[in-house]
Amino acid sequence: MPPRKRAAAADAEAPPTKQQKKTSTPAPSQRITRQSVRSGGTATPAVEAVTEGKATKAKRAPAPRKVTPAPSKAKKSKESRTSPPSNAAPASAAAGDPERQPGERRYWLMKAEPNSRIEKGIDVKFSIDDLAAKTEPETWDGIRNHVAKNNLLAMKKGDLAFFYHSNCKVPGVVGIMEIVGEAQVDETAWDPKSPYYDPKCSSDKPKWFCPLVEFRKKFNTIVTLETLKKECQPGTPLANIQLLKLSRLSVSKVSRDEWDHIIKLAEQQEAAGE
DNA sequence: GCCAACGTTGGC
DNA sequence: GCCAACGTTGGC
Repeated sequence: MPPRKRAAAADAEAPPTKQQKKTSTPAPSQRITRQSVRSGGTATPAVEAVTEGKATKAKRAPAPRKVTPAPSKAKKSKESRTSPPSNAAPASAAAGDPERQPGERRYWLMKAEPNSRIEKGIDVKFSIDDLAAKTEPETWDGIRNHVAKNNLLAMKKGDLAFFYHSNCKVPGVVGIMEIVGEAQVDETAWDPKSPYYDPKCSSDKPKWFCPLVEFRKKFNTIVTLETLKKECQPGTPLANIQLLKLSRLSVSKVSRDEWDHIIKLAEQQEAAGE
C-alpha cells in the first residue's frame, strides 16, 4: 500500500522462521539500516493531536498500490489481500529489533510515488489521496529490499507512519497513516503479472511481507525533503534520521524525537499559513 | 571472501 | 536525463 511504494529490492536475508505475512505491492523498499527507535509509551501530545485531528477518514478499500523502489518494485497492486490471517508474518520479523516494551508505539516513514509510473504495464502511482480514498486497510506490498522488509516485519498494530511522496516535484512528508495489521505474506512476489514479481520467490517459501495500513491524516502542507535537510544539523532532533542517512530506503525508522519534530514542523507551517 | 561491474533509487 | 549512493552479482 504505500503509495507507490517502491521497494527496494534486495534479497538478502532470508525469511525468518516465523510465518509470514505481508505483501505489499507497490512499494519500494529500500534497505538500510536503521537507527534506534525509541520507545516510549505512547504518542506525545503533539503527535496525538495531529493524529487525532483527522483520523477521521477511515478508509477501507481495496488496496492501492504503493511505491516501492527497487529491485523490485513494489507498488501495490490491487489485489489486496486483506485477508489473511493466514499468513502471519514471521515472528522473527521483529527479531532483530530490540525488544519493544509492552504498549510501546513505534514510528516509521514509508515512501510511495504520487505520480503515475508504468511498471510492467501497471501504474504504480500511490499518493496519500489514493490511500485516503481507500475504504479498507491497504496492504503495503511490493517492498523488495531486506532492510525495508525487516522494518515492515517489526511494525505492530498501533504504530504510526509518515506517508512520504517520492520521485515527484516536491518530495516530502505529506501525512500520517497507522499500522492496522502486522505483516503478512506479500503474494505479489509470485504473481508474474505484478510489477513486484520476484522470480526467485515461490509461495512455498515466502520471502516478502507487507503490513496493513490505514490513512489517518493529510497535512495541509508538505514537510519537504528540502526542509528536512535544513533541519538535520548535528545536535538537532533530525540529525540522524534514517530517511536522510539511507536515502534510498523506502521504509525507514523514525524515532520518537524525530516524529515529534516533524509533526512540529507541520504544525508550524500550518500555523504560518503555508 | 574480495572486488569490479552493473543495476536501482531517487533527488536534482 | 544526469548522477551519487548503494545494493547485488559473479568471477576469481
